[in-house]
Amino acid sequence: MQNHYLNNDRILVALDCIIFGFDRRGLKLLLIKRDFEPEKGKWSLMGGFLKREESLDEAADRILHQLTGLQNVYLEQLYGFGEVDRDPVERTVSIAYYALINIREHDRELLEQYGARWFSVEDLPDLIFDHNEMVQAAKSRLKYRASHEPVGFELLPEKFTMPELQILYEGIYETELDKRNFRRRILSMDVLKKMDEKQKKYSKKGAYFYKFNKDKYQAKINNGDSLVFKPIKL
Amino acid sequence: MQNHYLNNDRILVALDCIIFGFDRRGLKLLLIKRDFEPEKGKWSLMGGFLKREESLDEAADRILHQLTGLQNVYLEQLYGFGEVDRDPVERTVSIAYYALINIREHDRELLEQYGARWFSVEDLPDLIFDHNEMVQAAKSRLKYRASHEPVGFELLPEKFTMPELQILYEGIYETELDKRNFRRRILSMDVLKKMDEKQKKYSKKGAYFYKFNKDKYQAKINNGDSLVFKPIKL
DNA sequence: ATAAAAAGTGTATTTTTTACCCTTTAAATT
DNA sequence: AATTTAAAGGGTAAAAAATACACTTTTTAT
Repeated sequence: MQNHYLNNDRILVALDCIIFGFDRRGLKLLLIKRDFEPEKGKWSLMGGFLKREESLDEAADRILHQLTGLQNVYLEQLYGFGEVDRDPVERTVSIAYYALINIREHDRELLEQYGARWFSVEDLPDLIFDHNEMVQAAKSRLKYRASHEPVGFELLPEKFTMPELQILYEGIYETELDKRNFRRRILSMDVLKKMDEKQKKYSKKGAYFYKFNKDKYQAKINNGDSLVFKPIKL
Repeated sequence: MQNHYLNNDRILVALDCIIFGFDRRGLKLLLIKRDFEPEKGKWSLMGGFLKREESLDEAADRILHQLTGLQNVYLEQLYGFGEVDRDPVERTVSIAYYALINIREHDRELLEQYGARWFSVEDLPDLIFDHNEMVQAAKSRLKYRASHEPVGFELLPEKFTMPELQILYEGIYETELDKRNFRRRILSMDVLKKMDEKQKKYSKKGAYFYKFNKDKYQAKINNGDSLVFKPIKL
């Protein structure tokens, strides 16, 4: 009992990233085709191993950057997965992170290099190891987070329309929402700025663009207001 | 790039337990006086290292058992703490767990052996490393969990009174609650069974005992009911 | 007999949530 | 030029949930 650190096991610490994106059809997940054994050829989350000289957050950042070319995006630790046999090669503990990215901004070339593809969250392939479980956990964390904080905007371009925002929330909550109630509720929080410009690409009438006013949101939070982004049942 | 596992760092994985208890004066935390360097003599969470042949959950169980003698108690993974310098001796990732235990049932001898003491959560000493941060995270997780699931009863003996339950929720939410609204809300969930017996120890009139009916609760959940244990503002 | 200390109880008001459909706009088609 | 079409946009009433609030009951101790 001299040195309490000495006789303990050193273990591989992995990081796996659940990467969410959104296009106006729904919520998406970025997966890669694993190109080494075991489970070569199967779909998998983007992952890597923790290095001795980096923190968990830094490692997750690095791994996300490797695949998407993106940095400084929303990234939150999800859960530590630690079943003894979760990786058949060697005892590995994996800390899962999930990321919210603007789907239009990632590096398409990198994606091809890694054999990556976007999948609709409603129609995912079977994944390696415990990655299915990780995705489930990420989906439910995202629901929780989105109902308390304005993380939805991380998935959208700077300018977005109400119909787009609604489709996003419907994707996150896996439920349909009433248009009028949704608009009222979102607008009543008074953190969106309506632009003069309209998006004419997707409808004849065109939908007004909005921007999220982060400063105003922060001011309200600092003021003690508790803004809730809960969905509204249809 | 032959073996993707080979050239990675193996790292110490620690587990730290935030152990909550409750007596009718408020919410408590179990801390131990660290008896080895570094930081010998300072207060600390109960911790230990992950062994190669056990899962994270199993390790947390083991460590909790070491200190309290308890097994099969409520134990939930909280967060992975992974700053490079969090432990000055060696790079260590710590997965924090929090436990909810019935304060009357733990092994007092073990506690003495470890130099452990119960502290009121409102009046905690400064802890080693990042343990203060862990405690903060546990407090806020407990708030969340208690407002969605009946975890409060894990902290109480089988039979408890309304005033006790209210004090417990007030401790968890760090707010005062209105007696009438609290009772109405809790009873309206229809998962408590009122006993004929009264607790006469703490008041002249005596308060009726209640039991949590876990089966009835499960039946409701399976039925799709969403019972919420949210507090009521005063 | 009386005082003291905590348990127990009901109602009215306000706020929040929900349900529900017709009009507007402008591009595309005839 | 008139008509069709497809999506955007807007308001109200009813129901449900949350809140504020104060006196009575019970029993032990004096």
